[in-house]
Amino acid sequence: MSRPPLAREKVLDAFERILVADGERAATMDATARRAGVSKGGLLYHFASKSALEAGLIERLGALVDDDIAAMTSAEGGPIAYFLRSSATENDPLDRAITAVSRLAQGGNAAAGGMLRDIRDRWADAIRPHTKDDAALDLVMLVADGLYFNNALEGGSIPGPVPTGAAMDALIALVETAARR
Amino acid sequence: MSRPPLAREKVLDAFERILVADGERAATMDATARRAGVSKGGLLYHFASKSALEAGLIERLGALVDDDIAAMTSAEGGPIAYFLRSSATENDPLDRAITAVSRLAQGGNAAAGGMLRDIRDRWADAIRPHTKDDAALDLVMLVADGLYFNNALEGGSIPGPVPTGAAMDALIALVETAARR
DNA sequence: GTCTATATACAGATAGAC
DNA sequence: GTCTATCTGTATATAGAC
Repeated sequence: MSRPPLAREKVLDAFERILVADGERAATMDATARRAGVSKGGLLYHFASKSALEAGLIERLGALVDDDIAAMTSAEGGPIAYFLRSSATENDPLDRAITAVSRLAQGGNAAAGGMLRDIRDRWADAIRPHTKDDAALDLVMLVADGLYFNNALEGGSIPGPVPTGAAMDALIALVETAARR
Repeated sequence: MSRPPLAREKVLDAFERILVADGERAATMDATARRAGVSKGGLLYHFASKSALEAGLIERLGALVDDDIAAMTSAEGGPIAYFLRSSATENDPLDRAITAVSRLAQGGNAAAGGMLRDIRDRWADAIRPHTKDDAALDLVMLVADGLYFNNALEGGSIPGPVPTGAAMDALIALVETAARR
């Protein structure tokens, strides 16, 4: 547990990046091994099957979310602003992990779907005390989902319709006025 | 143009349903033919290649959106309420088409990504006149994206976190108060 | 722990009968 | 217009050398 082998992490990184950039279909064992700089046999030493590789990615996401919930709870501008801003962030480890696991969920991986639902529940639990009622909580969660979704759709290629800079500040102000307790 | 052959539509329906339910990877020519009740050869008469099949689905989505924009513009409770409610609808033809084309976009189909961006622009154009400023428009669009995203993630299986009934009414009231011109 | 070589299955696509 | 049969490439996985 304490320090996972380097090659293992390299393989997970490669698998994750391919899933995010090119989708489920492109994320083969072969492509993952090539991207990670190991042979197929080498990969299969660390992950004995495709589903073991997927399980490894899902498990790593769980650990990243633990850290994020902690950061959100003690964020400077409050959890709502932290949550919205981080939902619009791309290409940080957490964001990539969520997008990658979403791809697995869409491909029918039940554990991936379960993990995503669990994550959303934990975020909602952290936000709930700061909103005035259920509709306000829905509003915050859905705007965050919308921000994330637009990022994920672009895949990081095209500058998308997600507000940045002053537009993001204005959006956060609007949401907080409508939702904050 | 006037009346596309029945078998063609049956094939597109089958392809779409597999994409939505089981993802990009499961949506093979073989599986599509089987689901549509034709042979692989029969499918290939209507769509000479996989990319022709994908193009057919994308084109059909474009036609559905034309109708939706028209309905939204003349909707009873106003475009914002119509737009939010329809974003939370699952399993109507438009919703399924969007989800299916999203899967193609995630797999790297550029035309699919372009169509989705175009659709979002057209929706924004229809909503813009009814919102007070840019942040308000962002808010409406992102809540709609969030609603859609949650539907798409579930894949229609599990009763998701999308508000329904009175909770949906409350959400719409909250968004309209914050955003409406 | 990492490699090469190989077995098995299935993907997309072609040819040509009916 | 729809079918069967078949070619070719590639995906997952196994075996075993180093």
